[in-house]
Amino acid sequence: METQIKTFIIDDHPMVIEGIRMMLQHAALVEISGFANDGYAALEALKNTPADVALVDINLPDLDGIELCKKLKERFPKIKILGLSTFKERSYITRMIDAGASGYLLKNANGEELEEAIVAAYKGRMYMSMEAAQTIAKPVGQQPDIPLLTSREKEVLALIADGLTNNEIAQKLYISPLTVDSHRKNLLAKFGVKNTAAMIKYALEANLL
Amino acid sequence: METQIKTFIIDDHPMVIEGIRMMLQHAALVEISGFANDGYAALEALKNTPADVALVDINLPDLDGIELCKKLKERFPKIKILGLSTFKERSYITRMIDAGASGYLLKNANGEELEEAIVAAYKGRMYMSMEAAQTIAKPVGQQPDIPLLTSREKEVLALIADGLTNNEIAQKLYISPLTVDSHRKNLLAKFGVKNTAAMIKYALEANLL
DNA sequence: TTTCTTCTCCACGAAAAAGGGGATTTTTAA
DNA sequence: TTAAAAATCCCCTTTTTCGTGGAGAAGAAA
Repeated sequence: METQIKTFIIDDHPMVIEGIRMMLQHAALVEISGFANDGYAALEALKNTPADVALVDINLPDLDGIELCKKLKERFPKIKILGLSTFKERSYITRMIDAGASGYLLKNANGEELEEAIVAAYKGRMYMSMEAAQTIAKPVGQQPDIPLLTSREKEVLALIADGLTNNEIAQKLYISPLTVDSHRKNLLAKFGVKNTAAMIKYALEANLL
Repeated sequence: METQIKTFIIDDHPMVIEGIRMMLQHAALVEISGFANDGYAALEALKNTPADVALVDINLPDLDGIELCKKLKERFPKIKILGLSTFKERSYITRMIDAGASGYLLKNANGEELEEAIVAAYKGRMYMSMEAAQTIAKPVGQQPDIPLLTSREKEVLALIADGLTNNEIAQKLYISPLTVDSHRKNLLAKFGVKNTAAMIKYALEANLL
C-alpha cells in the first residue's frame, strides 16, 4: 500500500471535523493525521505531527483563516492549504489565495470533491470548488471587488461604523476634523457608494469590520 | 431493543450532516431517519418519513430557520425542533424559541451533548447548549436586544442600507419624504443609536438585513 | 532623484440627516 | 366599540455629511 496524503483539519466545529473524517473514511489516497479546533492549537500540533495538506476553516475563534494561512506557510513551507468555508464568505477567496492557499472548498462539498481537492493540492495544483471558481471568474464589476484600504482608512471606517461623527473621530485620533472628512470621502470613493449607510453595509458584508 | 428516536437533519452542508451522523452512530437512543439540504426538501421528505425530532440549521439557502420552524410546527405539530447554528448567530436564539423550537445547539457540540439534546427535546423538555443558555441568561443591557421593527420600518431600513436618501425612498414607496424621515427617526430611536452608520452595523450584526 | 502613495489640511456650497416637537388617519387587536 | 399601534404628514433648527476642488509634507519605491 502506498503512502497516503496526510491531511490535517482545522475547524472549531466538531461536527464538521467528524463529517470530513467520515467522508474521507474510504478515500484510498487520503488519511487524517490530526485535527485542531483553533489556529494556535493547530500550529502547536503540526510541530509534532507533520502533514501534507491542511484544511483550514475561515472562521476560527482565535485567528482568521488568512492569518493562519500565512503563519502555516511561514513555519511549515511545504504544507499545502485548502480554505474551507460556507457560501457566505466569498470575499475571502482571493485573499486566501494571496496568502498562499492552494485552493478553496465550500462546506457543501461532498466526499469525492473533498478527496479530489486534497489530491490536487498535494500535487501542487490549485483546486477551486465550482462555486468558488464561478465567483472568482465573474468579470469585475459584477463581482464587486473589495477596496484596498490604508490602515488609517480602516481605522476611520471602524469609528464611523461605531457611530462617531467626524468631529468625534478627529478628537479620538488627534487629527483635524477636515482630515477625517477627507478620509471619509476617500472611503466613499473607494467603495463606490454615495453615502455612509451603503458603505457600512458593504464593509460588513465584505468582512472589513 | 426499544424504539429509537427518529431524528431528521436539515442542513445545507453535507459535511455537517455526515458529522452528525457519525456522532450519533453509536447513540443507543437515537437513529437518523433522514436528512435534507434545504427547507422545502425537508417539508416534502417528512411527509413520507415522519420523524420525532428535527435538527434545523439556521442558515438554509431557501428558508431561514425561523420560517422553517413555523412551517414544520404547522404541518407536523408533533415534531420537536432543535435549532442548530454557529456562535455567530446568537440573535436567532430567542426568535427560534418563539417559533416553537425545543432548544438550541451550537455546531461545536459533541456527540454526547447532541444525544442529550435530542432525548430532552423528544421528552418534551427544553434543551439549551451551555453557550446559548449563557447568552440568553445575560441581563438585558449587556445583551443588546433586537428591536422589534414594523414591516414598514424594515422596508425603509433596507432601503437606507442600500444607500437611498429619504427622498429616493419616498419616491420608491410612494409616500412623503417627511414620512420616511419619521420612520428613520423611529428606527434610530428603536436601535438606540445616534446615526445611520451605527444603525446599519447593528442591523447587519443582528441579521435584520 | 523623482514619482507615487499616504496622511495631512483647507474652502465653499449644497444636500441630507438628526433633534425635537406635534397631528391625523388607518389598521389591528382586545 | 374602543383603545392601541402603525403609518402617514408637517414645522423648525442645528449638525453632519457630501461634492468638488486643491495643496503640502513624509516616506517608500522605482
